[in-house]
Amino acid sequence: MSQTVADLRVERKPKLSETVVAAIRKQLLAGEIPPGQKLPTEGQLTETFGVSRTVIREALAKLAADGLVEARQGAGVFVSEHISTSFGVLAADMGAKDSVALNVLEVRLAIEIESAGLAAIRRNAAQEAAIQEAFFEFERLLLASQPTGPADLAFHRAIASATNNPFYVEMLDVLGRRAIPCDVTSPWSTELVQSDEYQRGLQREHLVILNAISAGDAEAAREAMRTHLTRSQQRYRERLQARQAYYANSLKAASTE
Amino acid sequence: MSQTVADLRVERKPKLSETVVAAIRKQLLAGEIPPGQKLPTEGQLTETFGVSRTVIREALAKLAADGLVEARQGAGVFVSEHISTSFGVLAADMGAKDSVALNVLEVRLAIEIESAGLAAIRRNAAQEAAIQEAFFEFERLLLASQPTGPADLAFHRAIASATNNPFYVEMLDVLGRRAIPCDVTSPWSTELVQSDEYQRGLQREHLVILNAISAGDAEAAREAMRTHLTRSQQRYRERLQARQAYYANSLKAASTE
DNA sequence: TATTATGCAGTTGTATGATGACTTTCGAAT
DNA sequence: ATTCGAAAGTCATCATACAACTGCATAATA
Repeated sequence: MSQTVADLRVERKPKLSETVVAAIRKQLLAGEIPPGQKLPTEGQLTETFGVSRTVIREALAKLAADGLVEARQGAGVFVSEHISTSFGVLAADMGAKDSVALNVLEVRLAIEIESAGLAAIRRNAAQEAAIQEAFFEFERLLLASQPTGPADLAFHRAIASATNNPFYVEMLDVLGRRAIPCDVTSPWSTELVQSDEYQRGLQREHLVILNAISAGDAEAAREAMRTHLTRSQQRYRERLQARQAYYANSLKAASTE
Repeated sequence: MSQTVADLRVERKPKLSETVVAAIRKQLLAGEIPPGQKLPTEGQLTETFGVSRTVIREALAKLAADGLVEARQGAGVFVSEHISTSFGVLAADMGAKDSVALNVLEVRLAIEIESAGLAAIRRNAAQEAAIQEAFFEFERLLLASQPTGPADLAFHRAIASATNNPFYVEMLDVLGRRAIPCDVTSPWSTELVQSDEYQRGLQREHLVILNAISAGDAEAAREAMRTHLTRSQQRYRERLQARQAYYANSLKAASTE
């Protein structure tokens, strides 16, 4: 019964290796050890962090799994060359779950880009109309100052449907269920970034996609969808950082009391 | 002078844990252990794989990092609830019908195109080497007049792996199993279209992809992969028609007897 | 009887020491 | 100067032990 309500909130005790991973990752991303350079040996890290080699090895294995470092037997552990562009940068200091969510989101990106291209080629009149309808519904909700999330989702879904390949829709549903649909439905951001200008931007991007599909230009449709989703990804990442900062602050506030 | 061409012979011995990861991942994606269920204990896995607990733990850590399993101290290691097993069942009940297979193949196309682009940006040295290795293995098998299917699959898999997004690999595994790997492994076509010239063509397309990825050119990599898979799709369609024609003939022959 | 407390067996987390395999370095022999 | 080989450094793996935690059965209690 050492469990208080506060304890229930989150949290199981973090494994030591996770702590070490966070510390090393932070240093790597700060560029304290340039790419291609060798990290301290496991023995040195053992002393530095005051934990066993077991923990150090587990931490290094995780970093290697993320592509941040590479271990060469007999030589040492080296900083990976591509970390500046690595996805690990985006997933920097967030928990494993957020990182997973970002990865899923990325797969969704692949699905949607291609479906936009196919929709441009294969859509029939009714399907094109459905996409337009979702577009205008978004517009209506926006003017009425109502939540636009559902319309946004419907827009993307209509496009997937217009590929005439039912699996695209299924994939979208399956992926969307776990990884925060697209733009404005995550619970902790509803009040923060729902600015009019923000949603206007979304709608402008939607329009470009819609036009490309209507024109039957697959290449343009893919490109438009790519920029749209890439930006969404960026927005999502920024929100994660904002949340992280929020928690950090509340933590600091709590500790200064 | 340290690096000669011969040195590029990349054949670094795979770590034991990697082997174990592959084996367990395969089982998980096949759905042999349903989500939420407990895996065998580390001790049991130690016996079944004949390696030390260190290796097993490292493998489990990697799987946990990929979000496939979750370890709870004192309880055990459990299969994650929200795995792509939904894809598993998705892909399970199809495969019967060819039209369905074609649709799945199309989804796979979307996945692979994007992963080629990401691989061009994010691959590290070891991953690039793995792709090259698969490429040369294809070459070797081709010259030896042996089946090139496995090498072809390995090539595509190495690319997915180089995205550093484990979900791409999972998707490929799940989709690839049911829906005709890539080009020449479907059972009813082995003798038909294995012409040398045919496979030379494949290899040429592979080379373009490989070069683009090595050059770090995402756009070119996507384009190369798109043409490769589109042509494969086309080849597959032709083979379907050929088979159809064959059956039609044998049917007619049977009826006239 | 119903409920709580206790203890035990099973499992994961961490620590430690030893050995094998591989890489790099440097000095000796040619 | 070049080649070869020994040795040190480092990661990979193994084996063992203990600590921390969980789930469950059993005992103690009201």
